[in-house]
Amino acid sequence: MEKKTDNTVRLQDVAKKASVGVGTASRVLNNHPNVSEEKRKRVLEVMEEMGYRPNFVARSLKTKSTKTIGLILMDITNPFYADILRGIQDEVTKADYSLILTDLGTKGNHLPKAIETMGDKKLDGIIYIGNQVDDDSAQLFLDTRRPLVFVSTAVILVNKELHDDFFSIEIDNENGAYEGVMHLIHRGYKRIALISGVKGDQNSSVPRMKGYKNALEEKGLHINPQWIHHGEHSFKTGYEGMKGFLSLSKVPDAVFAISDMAAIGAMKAAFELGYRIPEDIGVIGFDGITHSAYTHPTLTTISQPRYEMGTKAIQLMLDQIEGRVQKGRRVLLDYRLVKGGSC
Amino acid sequence: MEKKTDNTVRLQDVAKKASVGVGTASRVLNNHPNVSEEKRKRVLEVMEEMGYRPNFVARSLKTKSTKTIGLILMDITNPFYADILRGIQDEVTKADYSLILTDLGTKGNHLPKAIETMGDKKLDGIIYIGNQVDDDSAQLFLDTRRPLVFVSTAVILVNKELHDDFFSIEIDNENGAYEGVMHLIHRGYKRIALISGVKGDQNSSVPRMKGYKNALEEKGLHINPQWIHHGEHSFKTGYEGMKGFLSLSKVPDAVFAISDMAAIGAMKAAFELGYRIPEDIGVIGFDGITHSAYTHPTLTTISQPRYEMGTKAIQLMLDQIEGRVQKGRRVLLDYRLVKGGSC
DNA sequence: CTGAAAGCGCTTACAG
DNA sequence: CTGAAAGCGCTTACAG
Repeated sequence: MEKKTDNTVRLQDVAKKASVGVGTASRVLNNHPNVSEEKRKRVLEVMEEMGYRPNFVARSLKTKSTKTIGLILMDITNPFYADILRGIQDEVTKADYSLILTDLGTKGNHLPKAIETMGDKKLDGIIYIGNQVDDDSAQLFLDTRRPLVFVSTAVILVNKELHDDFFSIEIDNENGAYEGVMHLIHRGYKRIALISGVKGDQNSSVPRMKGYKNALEEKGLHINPQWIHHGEHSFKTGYEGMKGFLSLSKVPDAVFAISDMAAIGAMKAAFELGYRIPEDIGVIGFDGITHSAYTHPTLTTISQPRYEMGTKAIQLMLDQIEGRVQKGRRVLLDYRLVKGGSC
Repeated sequence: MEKKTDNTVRLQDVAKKASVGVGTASRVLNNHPNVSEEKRKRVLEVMEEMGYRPNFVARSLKTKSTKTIGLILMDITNPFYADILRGIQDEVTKADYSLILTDLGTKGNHLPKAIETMGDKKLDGIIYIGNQVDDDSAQLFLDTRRPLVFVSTAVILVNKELHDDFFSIEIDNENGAYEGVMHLIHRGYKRIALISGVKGDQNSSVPRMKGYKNALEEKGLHINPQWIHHGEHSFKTGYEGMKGFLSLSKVPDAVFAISDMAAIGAMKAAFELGYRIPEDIGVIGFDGITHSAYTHPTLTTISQPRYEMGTKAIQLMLDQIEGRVQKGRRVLLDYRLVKGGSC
């Protein structure tokens, strides 16, 4: 109790050297008001002199706050997520928190383990960006008994009671898709194919396909099941989807891809087969990643406010941690049609 | 001491209910051998029944191991880093550790703060991927007194004494660049420009430029200062660099970009100005990000083993944490020329 | 094999 | 304003 284990200097050591109680030393460390100027100064000096650094683990055990937020996401390799992460990072840094990241990978396994670990490590909150969350996962999230924020994620619950507990940040995916396809139609395209994500994913595939169909139906255009390709938000999916479309007897004249990654893969496939974009086939993407401005031609896309989604996520998280909000809230941010040269 | 603060169940609660000492409960939790089968079974049952979850913070305070590794990197938005992160993540998950991520952003500020925080939070080790590390940063890293691994990072120290303490993972940047440029030369290009990174960065710019110059000199080709553009590893840098080259009175016939991001930006610029690739101008990149396979034409590039750099980084980290290695080690991984259609 | 006790490094009422 | 003490939830010698 009096001898240091290694050369780590503890608050206790500082207190002794400054001839004050450890409580007083703690008070100056935490900027508590009731400390005499004289002792405060003395303690500060000794801290500086001894190179004292507070032990966060010890503090966390007592205060039950780790100043650390967990982030679980699908695939950091997709710039869409990376951009959101940038927003999260900047805001987290500003608030003096740390970030524990778990990248599930495209397969998305390990989710239960990831949630539990974040609970066990007493993170102050968890942000999730990924596949739709079902009742089982939702329950695991709730079991951690920590503030939660879902970004760009559909929370699909059979048990509606749970709804009130969730905070989420999204855009209006259905209308975004609708607007994108409408744009194609206004440009004169009539045979419009769809490159979607995982089939049935309420997150992006379902609402965006709905927007796609709404637009086509409204304009009386044909919805051809052969012109719908499912996959991931990846180059590969787009590439394969487009190759498939262009090998059909009845070829589409435009493609709406629900991710820019897929749109870029689709463009590649079209070029390889000698098609011109936008003359022979139009392409429109979704997300608005930086990359979309560096294809040739530039990709037209429905841009999501990725960075802002990240900053808002942390703000919503801090609102909860600091007790400024009670029940769940769903924040809807604006998307935006960015016109490029691809359609 | 006997009453629970909230509804969290502690080891103490488990012990009482199972009528054993808390020490015994701890022993079964940690799979220590010397526990009677009977008590072990009883404790396990009670844990299950009460939904006990160990508190990592408390455990960490005692064991001085947080089972958490810190990762500091430059720009998660660059797929090169994201790919390394994937390797790190998979290996970290396998070893049952967590990852605290700090994305510095392209500016790279906050480094001192990031290092200190990771030390204060008692992370078990720190991995750094970023700009070159100078004596000051190196000292901060050492002050944390934790295992360190530097990935794709030049550690430039005036104080050579420090060298032995560092573990790093790199490729041979100079030879990689040399090979890339040689490839251009063999393809018949003679007026070869360079799009580099931050000027003077020992990390990538300096060694890769050296390789570039070595190749040109060996073949007796002219090194034109006007054909060297500095910037970042970004689309924008490549785009601006190429625009600049193509506005010169003496235009290069090929460009070596020291990142794929820049190479892609360069291709975009060339296309916009009506140049054909590879006929009018050849392009070769560096890194081998997935993206390079989805440009049209496909980008020829010097591919780095990104995923493996990540897994190796964690292995080297665990070697240190678990005391299997003593002094620093520099691991050199293989790069590889991936031939596309861009030159 | 097992329980009681000390201790990891802090913070926070509590009594002065 | 201040110090001594208790306690955060674990682990780990220690003595039996």
